[in-house]
Amino acid sequence: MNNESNTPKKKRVVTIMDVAHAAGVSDATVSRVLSGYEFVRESTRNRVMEAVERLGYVANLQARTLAGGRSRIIGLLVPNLGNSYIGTIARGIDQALEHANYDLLLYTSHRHPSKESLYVSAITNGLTEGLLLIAPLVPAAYLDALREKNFPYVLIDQVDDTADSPVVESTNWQGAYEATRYLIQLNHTRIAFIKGTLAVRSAVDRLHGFKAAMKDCGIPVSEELIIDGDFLPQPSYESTKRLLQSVNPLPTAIFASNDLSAFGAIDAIRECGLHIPDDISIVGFDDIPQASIVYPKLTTVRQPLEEMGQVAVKLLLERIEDQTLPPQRVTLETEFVIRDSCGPYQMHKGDTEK
Amino acid sequence: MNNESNTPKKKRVVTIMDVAHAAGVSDATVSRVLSGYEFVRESTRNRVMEAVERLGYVANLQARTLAGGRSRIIGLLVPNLGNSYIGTIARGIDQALEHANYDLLLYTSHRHPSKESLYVSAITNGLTEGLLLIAPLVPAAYLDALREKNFPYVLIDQVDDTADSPVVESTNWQGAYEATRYLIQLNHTRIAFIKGTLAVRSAVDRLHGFKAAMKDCGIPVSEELIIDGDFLPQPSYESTKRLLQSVNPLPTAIFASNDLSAFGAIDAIRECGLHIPDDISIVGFDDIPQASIVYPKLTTVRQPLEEMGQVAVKLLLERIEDQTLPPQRVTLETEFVIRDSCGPYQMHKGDTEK
DNA sequence: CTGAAAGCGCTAACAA
DNA sequence: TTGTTAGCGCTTTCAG
Repeated sequence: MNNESNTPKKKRVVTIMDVAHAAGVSDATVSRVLSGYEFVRESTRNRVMEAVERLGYVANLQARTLAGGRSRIIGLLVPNLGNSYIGTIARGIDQALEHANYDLLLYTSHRHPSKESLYVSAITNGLTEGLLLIAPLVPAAYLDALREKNFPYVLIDQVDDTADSPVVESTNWQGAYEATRYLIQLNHTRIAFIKGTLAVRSAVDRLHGFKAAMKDCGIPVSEELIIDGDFLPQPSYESTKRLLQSVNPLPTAIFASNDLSAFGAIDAIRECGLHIPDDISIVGFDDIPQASIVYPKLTTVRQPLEEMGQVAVKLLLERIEDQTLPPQRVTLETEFVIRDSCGPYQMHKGDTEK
Repeated sequence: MNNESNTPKKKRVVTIMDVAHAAGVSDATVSRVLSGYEFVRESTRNRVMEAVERLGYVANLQARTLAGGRSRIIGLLVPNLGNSYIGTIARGIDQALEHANYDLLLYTSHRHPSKESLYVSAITNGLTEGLLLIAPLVPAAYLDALREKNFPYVLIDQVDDTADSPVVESTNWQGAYEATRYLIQLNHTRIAFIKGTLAVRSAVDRLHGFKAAMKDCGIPVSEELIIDGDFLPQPSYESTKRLLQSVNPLPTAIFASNDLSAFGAIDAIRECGLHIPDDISIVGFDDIPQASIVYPKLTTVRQPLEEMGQVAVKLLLERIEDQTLPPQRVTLETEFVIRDSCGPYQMHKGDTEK
């Protein structure tokens, strides 16, 4: 109407009152029927349901929530969008939520980089019944605020070192250990390691698993072969390139802290004119969908990403039901997936002289 | 308290009343300050803001929305999660939304496969101010319901043939045309085409673009080389495999309707012992992040996915402000990205006899 | 400029 | 079993 204050036109919708009217009962009764209250006469219930159908009534969430009902929305806080690590977890979450008939409100943590606790307040006092947080770099302040408010939340693939938080993770240490042993079994001894973001516990665990395997096999780990990757392709590419150009003899295998890093490394390896797995073997971590699409297909430590999402939802829903539950920690098994990016180490023709 | 009815504990939060109290004004005044109403005495405004700060007040969205305010939430309906085509668009959306200070409520359309219009009602009468729909296979019923309610929405990478909908798309026809010409220029004449989901307009446009290029160059397109792919790796893999095993002579190039299909085809090609691009060239469509990670890096038609998301948000926000806007259609340019998956056609040693 | 009052649509005691 | 009565927290007239 008036293009000065552009308020969206108020849309009239069927309310619970309309239904009550049509069914000849009070609004409270309609509410009872809708919320599955058991002491309603069968005939009344039928009349109400019939009216609901006929009018195409759909509940108004905000009114319901405001009045003390439940929003059936849970929040998902992710560091960013568009990578399939998060996408895969999200898919698991989505499935479980669909099952439980919840909707998903998505938050990206790169927002509101300042005033974090305010941001959390906005989330928690909002329409969200609980919060799922995926992985890397959730500021501790978030968690404190959450805990303080006694707001239901669950961390995915990230443990909280400062306090007990409900967590869903996988066997990072063991996964890294096993993968390293595999490489060693293939006769590799000069194994490089691309670190993840060490502020994240999983990154540390993977590094430790790697070192432990080396140690158990009596192989010294040379620090010059441990390089940065930050869980990202680009930094991994750069570190790897630098490594391959500077160190001698070259590593014969590389263990990347996640698949994304492995992809970066693969690029660098190729640019140096080396072949995978003939000249150099590589293993990743995560088994994101791309891992089986790249060439050669990546040997990697599989995290059950989708399942982690599902379990997290289960945990969260339990906590919403009973907010006094002690923080649980669920650790799922990783699985070593052998594909085509690793081969046995053997002297090459050129090796003796290089 | 009582573990019979597990209602989440009611959380007391600071309300607008608390702030009003602390500032010694009425709740209405606080509301005015918060909503940026201009006729408030400077000193009053300051007192209110100070109280807001001090109490850590955060508005309650549902109350605000219910009372006629705006939720600052927009819905995003996607066919599914976890593939980077959608992820990349979503990233663009997220960026634009952050800018505009909106949050995102995510819906996956595989839900509620029945009672679609009810589902739409739930979305539209809910807390969502507008709706963004990504790509393939949005049932027409959705769109009708949306239009009927005069609810702001924008389609991304999907046009609505039955009626005018606001749309953000890219130059599918031209992109396919150009890519095909490129292949032809490389001396390919036996070019296979992997179709997308033909229920989607972009799939049809790409097919037409391909055919047009062939025609313009006087090359007959043989229908046996046009196979199904459904925009997915698996079906594309199967079709391609079948094709390579049955047809003679083999195609020397394949144009896949999207990158995902190309990946499936690549697998099939490799399993048949053929090399890319030596034996067979391949080009994709979309340029999702994986396209530059696979080996060989995929030559493809780039859709500005992220930008499409951003533009869609812009359009939607405009429509929310002014619901009388006629449906616009924004068509962004595709860009042909030459990488490593195509080579010139030339007689191979074996060619004469096979 | 600011307060009072009336809801937004729904749920939750409390009676009846 | 069902209706009545209060709000939930906020926005928005309508009077001052």
